[in-house]
Amino acid sequence: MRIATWNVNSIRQRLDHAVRWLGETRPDVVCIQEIKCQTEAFPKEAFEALGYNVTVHGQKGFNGVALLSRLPLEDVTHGLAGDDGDEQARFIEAVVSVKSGVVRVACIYLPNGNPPDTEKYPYKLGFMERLSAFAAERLKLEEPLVLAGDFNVIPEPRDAADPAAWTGDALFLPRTRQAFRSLVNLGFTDALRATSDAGRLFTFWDYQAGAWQRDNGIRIDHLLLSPQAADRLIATGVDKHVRAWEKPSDHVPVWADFSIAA
DNA sequence: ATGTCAGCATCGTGCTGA
Repeated sequence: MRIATWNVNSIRQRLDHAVRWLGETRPDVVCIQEIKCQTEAFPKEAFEALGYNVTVHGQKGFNGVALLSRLPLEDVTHGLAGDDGDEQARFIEAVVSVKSGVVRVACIYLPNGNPPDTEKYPYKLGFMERLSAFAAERLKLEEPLVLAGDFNVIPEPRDAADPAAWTGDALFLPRTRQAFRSLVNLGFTDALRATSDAGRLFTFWDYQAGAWQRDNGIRIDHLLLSPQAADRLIATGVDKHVRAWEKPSDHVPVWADFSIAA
């Protein structure tokens, strides 16, 4: 079973890329972030035609997430618990049934948090706290669980081509990285780091200043695995070639393969 | 430090968010 995550930066602008990429890699479950449209405007049929079940949590203009799965999506929840006043569409949780039991997946678009001296940064930290509370509860189930998405967190200096350039940025502030470590330390495995010692393992390159051409990237799209998922992890990959397609997203797909039979 | 992109309100272009 392959589980992937991709921040597409507008699904309507990226539909051709999404269809092309799905045809190439045939993932079983896909977490999509930044669809930038309302639920009704999501091109659901294009994915259903490729054999996917689809659930969408959209909003007008910004944010928005979707979850695709070849197997039926069960127990779908839109929105992260812990703040009834949170209007931003950034979270979907669902379960798929497999031969060995279930696999639980959460699709996450964590807030960017910049600039840090505004209300945006406490919102980010609050979201991370709510995510940790959610994760701690779900770990008690002792299921294969994958938290996948755009975390907007650069975990360590080696996750940036030029870490000094990110000093003071909400993606790299010590407080941000501490909150990310607290989440991981609940018992999660960072799938990419568990399977690769490669340097320059980036998932995002800014549109500006020739960041892609200079390989001035960062690693902010992650798959965090519960122990039961980590024990079945076989391999991971970053579909970097997608960033070279015409009119690309600034993020590329990241995936993990598991020895779990559908 | 920097050379961008997308959606929106509104119909040419500035604002927001990333």
